[in-house]
Amino acid sequence: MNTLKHTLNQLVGEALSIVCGLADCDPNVITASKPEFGDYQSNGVMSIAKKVGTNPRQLASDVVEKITADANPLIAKLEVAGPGFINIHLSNTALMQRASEIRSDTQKLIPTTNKVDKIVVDYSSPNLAKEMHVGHLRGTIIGDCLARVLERQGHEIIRQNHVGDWGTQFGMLISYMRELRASQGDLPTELSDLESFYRAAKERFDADPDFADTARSSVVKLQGGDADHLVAWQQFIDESLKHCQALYDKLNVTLSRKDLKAESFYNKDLDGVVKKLEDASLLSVSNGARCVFLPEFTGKDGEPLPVIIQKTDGGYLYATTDLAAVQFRSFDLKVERSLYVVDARQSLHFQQVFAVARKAGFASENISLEHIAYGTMMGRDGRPFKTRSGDTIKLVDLLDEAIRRAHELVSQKSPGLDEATYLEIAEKVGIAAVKYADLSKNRTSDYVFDWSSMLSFEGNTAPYLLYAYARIRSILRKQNSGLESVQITSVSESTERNLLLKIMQLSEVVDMVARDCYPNLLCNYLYELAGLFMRFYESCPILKADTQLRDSRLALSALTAATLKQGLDLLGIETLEKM
RNA sequence: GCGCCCAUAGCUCAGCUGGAUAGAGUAACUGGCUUCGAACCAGUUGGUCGGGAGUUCGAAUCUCUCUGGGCGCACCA
Repeated sequence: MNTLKHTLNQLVGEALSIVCGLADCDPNVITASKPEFGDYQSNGVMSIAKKVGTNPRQLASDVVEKITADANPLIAKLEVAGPGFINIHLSNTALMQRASEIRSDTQKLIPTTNKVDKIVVDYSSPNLAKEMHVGHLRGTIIGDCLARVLERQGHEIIRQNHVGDWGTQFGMLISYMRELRASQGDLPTELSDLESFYRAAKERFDADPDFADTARSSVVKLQGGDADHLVAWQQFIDESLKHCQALYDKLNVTLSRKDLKAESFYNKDLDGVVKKLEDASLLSVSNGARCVFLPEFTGKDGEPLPVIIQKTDGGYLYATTDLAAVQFRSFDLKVERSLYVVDARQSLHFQQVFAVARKAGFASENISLEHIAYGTMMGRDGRPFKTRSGDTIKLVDLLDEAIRRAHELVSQKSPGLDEATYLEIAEKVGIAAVKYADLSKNRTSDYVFDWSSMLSFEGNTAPYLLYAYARIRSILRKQNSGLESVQITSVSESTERNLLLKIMQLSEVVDMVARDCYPNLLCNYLYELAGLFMRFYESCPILKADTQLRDSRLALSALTAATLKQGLDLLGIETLEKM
């Protein structure tokens, strides 16, 4: 089943083409900007009229006449308005017809795609040297949402967690670990707090030149494959991954160990990357480093800007690894799209990597490489969190605080439940609030981290959506016999009709999110959906209505619940029966 | 210096490929629980869409320019 928007675009587009004589006219049908304009509006007539040199209102009314003559059952009424808009009013019967199809199988709320793509979604990708902080939240949940959305559409999704496990810091960490292990046995207990472990190692590194030397030689030994160092490294990585996994589980993020493709995974390919660049005559030596210079990139003072492939000391850099990753995704995984959900500050890096990859043949021609950039989460001072000075907030602390506040609230709002229930509700509500606070913002803008907005439970927040869902479930529990076969037979109240139309539009929003990768569109949609339900709930008695009307409203409520649940699931937010 | 991103109500933010009178939340004030869950609903107040110019039937949206922020620009990732 096509979306309403898609169907209308086809319908109006064909009529428009016939009437004006131009092939493939875009009628530009969008949801109506105001209720008095109907359900949808076509904005495309004016520009087409301009193109063919006719009066836009005349053209619009010709189109209306043409469509009316064909008597499409979906359309109740068409009107020409303003300078040449066509306002589209849908037929109630058709809406209810569609609704009953979906009622029989709510999976139809989001139709599966007829062109299945294989898609890599690269997200989260923390540096394993340190513990995840609040700045890691965005990429992790935006990426997870996109993966869920695309997967739900039927695409074949390959999640890739490109964790940093191979940088210079690991020499320092391993050295420190070996030092502690010598004095206190196998796994140092300090490792349980990665953050302070890192800080202690760093202090040691800065304070003691001998230690710094040991650390530097550790890197060389590690990368040279020294068995003892590899063991220590592996232990450290395992420990760090446990921290990450605990957070993913807590956040209800779908990443697991099998999605790991660490930096170190590409080690074996790096020599080949250099070789390939050499063969393509793209490599040149500058100040001792091997670089690729592309004319379209210049740096300070108009100097050509290099992509450094190999350092003077022979070490590789992240551009090298990223090229290997492009190659792996393009030729081994053979994907159509590769999404990089990474901080916007790395835009230039990705532009360069993508350009080099195209030029040198690391990317096949048909792969779409997309940097899904997101804005930086700033500290109170309006500047990005400084990871080096460590004045960040741990992600786990944010989540715990959210859960604590949710617990306080739920025990106050819903007295009489047992402690285990409170804990379950608090966990889900708290985590949902944090995720939604971030997902509901346009991903491209920077924003200042703020406890109160992150942990708000009122207004446009996850608890509002969860509350709407819980309300519906509460009603359905009171009247739960044989609802499956009950259909929506009334949309005569405007709140009923608005709600039903909104439900039909989930798939349109999902299409947009899949195409443009903006999860906040889905948040906006769900908030509006929940709002429409709240209004319907206030103005239309459900359980007290006469039998037929009651059943229709129960069916509408049940369909709303299904829509909310599926939408929230795409955001990675779990629903609750009670809260 | 060059490049990318941003500037919308007191605060936090939406605004879909340019569409009709720019919307929410929050804060403030008012009203609504003996009636399906008040984490809710209804209402009031709140705007020169940073300034200016241009493109056109139409601009918060596109172009230019100025101002003010953020970020990036050689061996960290």
